[in-house]
Amino acid sequence: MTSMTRSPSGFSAWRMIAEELRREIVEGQLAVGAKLPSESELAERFGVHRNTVRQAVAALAAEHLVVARRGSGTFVAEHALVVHRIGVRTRLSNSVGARGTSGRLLEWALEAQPPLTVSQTLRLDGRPALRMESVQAVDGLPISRATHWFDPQLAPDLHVHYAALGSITLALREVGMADYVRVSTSIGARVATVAETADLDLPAGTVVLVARAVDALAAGTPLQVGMTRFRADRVELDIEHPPVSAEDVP
Amino acid sequence: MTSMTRSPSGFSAWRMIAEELRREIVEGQLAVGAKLPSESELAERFGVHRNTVRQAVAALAAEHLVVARRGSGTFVAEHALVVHRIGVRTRLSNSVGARGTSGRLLEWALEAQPPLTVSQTLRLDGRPALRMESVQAVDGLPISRATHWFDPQLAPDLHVHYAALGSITLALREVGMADYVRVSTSIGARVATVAETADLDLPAGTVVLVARAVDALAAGTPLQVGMTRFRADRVELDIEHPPVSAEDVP
DNA sequence: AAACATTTGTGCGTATGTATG
DNA sequence: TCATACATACGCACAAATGTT
Repeated sequence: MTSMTRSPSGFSAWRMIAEELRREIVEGQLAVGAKLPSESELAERFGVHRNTVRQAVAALAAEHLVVARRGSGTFVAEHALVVHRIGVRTRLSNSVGARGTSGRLLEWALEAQPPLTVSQTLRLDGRPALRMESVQAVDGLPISRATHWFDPQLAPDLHVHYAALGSITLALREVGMADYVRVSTSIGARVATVAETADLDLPAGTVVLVARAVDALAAGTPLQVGMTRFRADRVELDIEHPPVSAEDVP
Repeated sequence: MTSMTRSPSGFSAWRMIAEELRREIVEGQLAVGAKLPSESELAERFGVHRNTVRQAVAALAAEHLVVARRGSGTFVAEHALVVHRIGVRTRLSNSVGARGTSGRLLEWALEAQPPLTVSQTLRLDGRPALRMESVQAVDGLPISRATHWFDPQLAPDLHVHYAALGSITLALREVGMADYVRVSTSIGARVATVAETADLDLPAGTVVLVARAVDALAAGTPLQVGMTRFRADRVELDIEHPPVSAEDVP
């Protein structure tokens, strides 16, 4: 590890050390229950003062990623890693096994001027879009923040059903469209905005995975455009590859 | 935008403002060629001093994301957004169209004790793994940093061919294995390590997309385990969904 | 051409926060 | 706890380039 001290990077040293330790934890190099090296060892390893290491560890302890026990050491705590499967017919609700997932509608609006890409994909031709803002939680932990756009002609009053049911899939079934598939997904990542850290109750500076997706009805009619931000320190996206179909050369 | 001043978050105000502006640029709200609001306007919007805004803009200018022209304004510069397609038979080399991609071997080793997951997936049974560390560039810009593990029995001297050819696909073809497919991909994100910022020549604190993938021969024999880190400010991962196959209910 | 407002660039001083010893 | 060094943020004045009137 090269020196982490004294860099005009806009990141304080304790922040960088916290991120490095977080990486080792979520990647499994430091397993759940494992003891972290002592503060003195970490201080030497990162080339900083012990106080600086203490601040980094305190930040991780504040988000319950590690637990410090006086006289004994600091240990990696239980931390649910949610794996979200992305495929043609997978939904958040069935992505994490049997655990409890719930969506909560934060806000909805009929947007007269949706983003151009939305308007084009949904073929709105100037008509307004139904926009819904929501937060998804797994086992009570806020996991993702989604923005959905629909054509209100296709799915009228969808926000009412979503607010009641807490699931896009169920809400769509309610209005008679159970059969839709994912047609495109693209994934990026960035640091969370201040608004997102508030909505998801995140520690400042958390990284989010941004998934942009388009779903369509079986007939091919575009149904929804969605942008979901997953907190990257707890969620991993798992790509569903089609089964190996023997032939067809690249 | 809420106040960005005075937060003990480990992130300086100019950093947060820079990230916010970067987000608006890469998400297209600020198009290429568009003029940013003046420093005074931004200062008022973020509730900080103009000098603080200047530091944020200077950071973006240092990575050539914006160009400032005295007396005229600051403008969004050309910035290649690389879209990397992830599918069953897609490789980095054919993911960005006709532009020039090249891989450079940084290091290789016969690793006696590879990570447990690698050893299991490749069915090494205690035998060493061939590990290769590489950097991929598109049009001269370092884009990703990959670590590959192979079974040396399946692909002997692969590192020699990779060093010469600059492509895993070509190197594998050289040793007679042209036909392999992606069997699993999972995607996460985090801030880059110091080592990665060095290898990819990144500004400090850059976010990376981490893709873990397993490839197998058509017969089903696991061929390689790979972990690729893409700089998230320039790369977007595009998931290749199988064509809509009419029936099969979820 | 000339005057003016706008915008970025430069310089310096001061107060506060962060990291070290 | 205290002292020291540096990065950060703010405040202010003015220079230089640009575009408009």
